[in-house]
Amino acid sequence: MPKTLAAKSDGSPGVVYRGIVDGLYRGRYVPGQRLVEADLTRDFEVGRGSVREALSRLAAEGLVSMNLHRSATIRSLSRAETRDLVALLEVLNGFSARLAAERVEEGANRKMMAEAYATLADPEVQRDFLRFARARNAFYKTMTTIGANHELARLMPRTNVDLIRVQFRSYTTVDDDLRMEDYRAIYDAIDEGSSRKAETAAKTHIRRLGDAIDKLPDAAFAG
Amino acid sequence: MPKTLAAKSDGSPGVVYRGIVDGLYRGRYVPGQRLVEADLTRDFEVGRGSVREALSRLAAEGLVSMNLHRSATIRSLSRAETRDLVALLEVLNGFSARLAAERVEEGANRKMMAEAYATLADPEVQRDFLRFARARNAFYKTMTTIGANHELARLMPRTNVDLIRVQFRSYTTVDDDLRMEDYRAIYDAIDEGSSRKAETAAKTHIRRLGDAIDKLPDAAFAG
DNA sequence: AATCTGAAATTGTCGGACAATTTATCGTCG
DNA sequence: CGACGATAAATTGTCCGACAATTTCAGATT
Repeated sequence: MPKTLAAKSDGSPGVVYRGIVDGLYRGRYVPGQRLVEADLTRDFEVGRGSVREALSRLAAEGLVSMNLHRSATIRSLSRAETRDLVALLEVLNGFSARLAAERVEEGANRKMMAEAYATLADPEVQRDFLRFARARNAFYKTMTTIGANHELARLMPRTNVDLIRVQFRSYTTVDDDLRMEDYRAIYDAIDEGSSRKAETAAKTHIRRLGDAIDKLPDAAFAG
Repeated sequence: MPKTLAAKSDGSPGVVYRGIVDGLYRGRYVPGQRLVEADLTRDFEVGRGSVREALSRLAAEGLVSMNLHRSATIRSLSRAETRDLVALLEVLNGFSARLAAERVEEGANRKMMAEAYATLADPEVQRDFLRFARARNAFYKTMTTIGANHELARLMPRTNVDLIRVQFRSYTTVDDDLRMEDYRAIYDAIDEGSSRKAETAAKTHIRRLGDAIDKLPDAAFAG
C-alpha cells in the first residue's frame, strides 16, 4: 500500500523525516538515542531505502549524526557545540530580523508578523511546551519568510534550534517574562521598520540565551 | 567489485558525490544540466541507491535541485537567487573572518593562514581557473577552520559558492588586481588580529562581488 | 502548425540478498 | 570475581530486480 500511495506530500522519506522531527518534540526520541533502521522501517511502514534517505537528510541538517557502520543517533550537543551554534544563530537571526524590518511594508507582511507574534504572546500557548515551540518556530519562520532571502530560508538551521530546545527542555534557561520581553522587542522593531533595532534586538535575545546556557550544569550536555 | 570494495573513504555515495562536484569544476557538468540516475549509475559503476543518496546529499547542500518525478539538475541561479546568496555570504564570511582574526594567535593558525594566502597570491596559480578555484576554497576553508566554530564550518555553503564561480566563470566579474587587493586586505586584517577590520574587509569583498554580478547581462542567469 | 494520444523514459519505492563491521554474549583464565 | 578474547548476533553499506506513478517524447490527427 505504501508502494502505490506514495504518501501525501513529500513521499515516504518525507513521512519518516517529519515523523522523527515530530517525535523529537513529543519526547519519543531523545538526544543520544540510537535510531535503528529496521525499527524505523517497522514503525513507519516504509522501505529501508526511504528510511535511509530520511536519515541522511536529517544528518545533512545536523539533527542526527551518522558514523560508518554505526547506528544513526539523535545528535546531542556538547557544551562547545552549543556555544558555536548559539554564536552562529546570533548572526543569522540578526540578519533575518534586519531583512524582515526592511520589508515589513510590503504585501501582507505586517499582518503576518502580527499574527505570528500574537500567537506567541498568548498566555494559553505559553503554558504548553509543544504549542509554544511551534509558535516560536512559526514566529521565526514568518520573520524569515518576510525577509524574502530564499538562501537564508534554505539554510536556517531550524532543526538545530530544535535540538537546543529539546536538549535543554527540562532546564529553565531564561526567565519566561524576560524571554517574552525579548520577543516583543524584536517584533516591535520589525513592525516599526527599524532594521537596525531589529537586528540588535534579535542578537541580544540570542546572546541572552547563550549566557543562560553557559550557566547550565555539565549534566545537560553530551561528551 | 564495488560491492565488496566499498571505496576508499566515504563509500559509494561519496564517490558519486565527489565525482559530480569535481565534474562541475572541470566543466563536465554545467548548470541546468540534467543528471539522469541511470547514466550516473553507469558512469560511476555503483548501484542506483548510491546514486540516489549522493544526489539527495547534493540537493541538501543546494548544488542540485530535485523535483518529484523529474530528473535532478545542476542548479542554475537566477538573478534574485544570486543576490540572496551573495547577501547571505556577506554575513557568513564576515562572521568567519572575524572569528579567524580573534584566534590567529593560537597554535599554528598564523602559519596556516599565511600559507593559504601565499598560494592564492601566486601568479602562477592565478592563471589556472581550476588551481585558483581550489586555492580560493582552501583560503576560505582555512579561515573557517581557524575560526573554530564547527557549526559555521558545517553550514558554510561552499558548494553554492562553487555554483557562483562556475556559473559566471566565462564572465569577468571583478578585475583581477582589485580582487587580489581584497584578499590581501582580509588576510592582513586577520594576521594582525583585528577582528573588526577583518569582518569589514570580508564584507566589502563580497559586496564588491555582488555589485559586479548585478552588472552581468541576463544571459548569465537562469529563469 | 497546433493539439492530442500513446509509447518510451525516468523517477519513487519496495523487497531480498549478502559482505563488512560493530555490538553483544559467553566461556576461559589469571 | 573480573578482565580478556573468541564467537555469535545485530546492524549497516551496497547492489539487484521489480513495478507503479509520472513525465517526456514522438508520431498521428485535425
